[in-house]
Amino acid sequence: MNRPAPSLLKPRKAPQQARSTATLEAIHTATIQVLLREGVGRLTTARVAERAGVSIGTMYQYYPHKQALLFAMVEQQLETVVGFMLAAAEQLRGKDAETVAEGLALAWLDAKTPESEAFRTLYSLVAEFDLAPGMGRAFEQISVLISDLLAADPGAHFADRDAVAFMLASLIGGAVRMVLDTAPTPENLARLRQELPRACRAYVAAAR
Amino acid sequence: MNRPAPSLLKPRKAPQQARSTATLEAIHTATIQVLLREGVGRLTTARVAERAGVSIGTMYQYYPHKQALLFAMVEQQLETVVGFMLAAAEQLRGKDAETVAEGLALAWLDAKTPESEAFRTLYSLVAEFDLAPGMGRAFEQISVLISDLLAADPGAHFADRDAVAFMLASLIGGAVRMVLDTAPTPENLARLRQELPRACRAYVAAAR
DNA sequence: ACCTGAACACCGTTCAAGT
DNA sequence: ACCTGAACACCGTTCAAGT
Repeated sequence: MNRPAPSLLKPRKAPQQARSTATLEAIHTATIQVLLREGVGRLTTARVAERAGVSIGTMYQYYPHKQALLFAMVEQQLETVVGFMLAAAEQLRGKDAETVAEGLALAWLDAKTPESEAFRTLYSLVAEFDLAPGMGRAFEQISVLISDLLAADPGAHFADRDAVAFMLASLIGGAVRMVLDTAPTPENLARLRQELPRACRAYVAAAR
Repeated sequence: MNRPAPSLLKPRKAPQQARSTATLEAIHTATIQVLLREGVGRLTTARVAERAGVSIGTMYQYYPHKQALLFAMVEQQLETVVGFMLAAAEQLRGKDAETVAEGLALAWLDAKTPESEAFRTLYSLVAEFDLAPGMGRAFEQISVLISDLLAADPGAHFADRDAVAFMLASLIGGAVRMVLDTAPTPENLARLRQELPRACRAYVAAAR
């Protein structure tokens, strides 16, 4: 079969010896390099294996298929972004809800804007199938985080705090992704950076 | 070469006879059907050709490669969405800026929510490469449209109306896409429908 | 426990031949 | 002007054999 069931997207096994940890690392690095230097269309198992200095068979010891490799790398990146947001949240805890909204927007921009072109391409490569659950999970984590932060403002009372947190996450994540995906001009990037925090602040002020 | 230059994404020729118009139509329909019934992984030129009742070679008369076919279908869909927004705008012209913002959010939701699963998959399939220009163009059209509508409210004065229009388009387009892409629960869909118009209204009110 | 690479099935694309 | 389909190059994946 050429395309396996989308459900089996997990790595095949974890490395047990130092040797194989290095192998796995080499495969990941090679994937990014091939993607960056040769482009999506030339991102083949053979080329990745060659650049990583391993045989094709070795790749298949760790991942059941190519998509699983790409998927694992995207999930890793999603975790990095969530971690970044958690750290940013620490700085915002206890501030008033409007400032939280504004600060989250800026933190997200900082996390995403410099994100390498390679990862944006990787997202779209796995978007084909099972990205939804992983993205949904990261999204949920961030929504909960926002809801907590909103609750930490003693002066704020929301009719439906979770709905506001969810919407805030959608607005921030969605707008940033939309703008970055359309190959923005510097002018539009500046507009995003100026207007998104304002919009978040206004929404929260109106919702409380 | 297996993957051609991304720049040559145009149809090869326009149909000149009724026969070939029908052929093209059959190819398009077959593409959607295969995608829906068999899944992305089984969307092959051979299968599309078979379902369309033509030979593989015929497909290559109209499109230089498979991606060009998918790309053309996505562009067609983008045009449909832009047309829908233009129609919705007619209903909103002359109303106050807050109502315009709210109405646009609802119109976009109406345009996108029922959009077939097939097209969302198609987007991700071509996202690999040249989607950015086409999306950028559709996005630009909608931004201009919004800017016009905001200008039509005699009571509103914005420091930077184009920036507000751009941000509004980003917020609406981004949030809707983000939520729909994460395989939303009905609860989250309801939250989007309730909160997005509010957020747009609040942003415009704060910006004027 | 980890690695190799020839072999296989399948896919995108071409082009000489047809109507 | 439009269509056909065998032929070709390439790609993902496997598995018997090695260290």
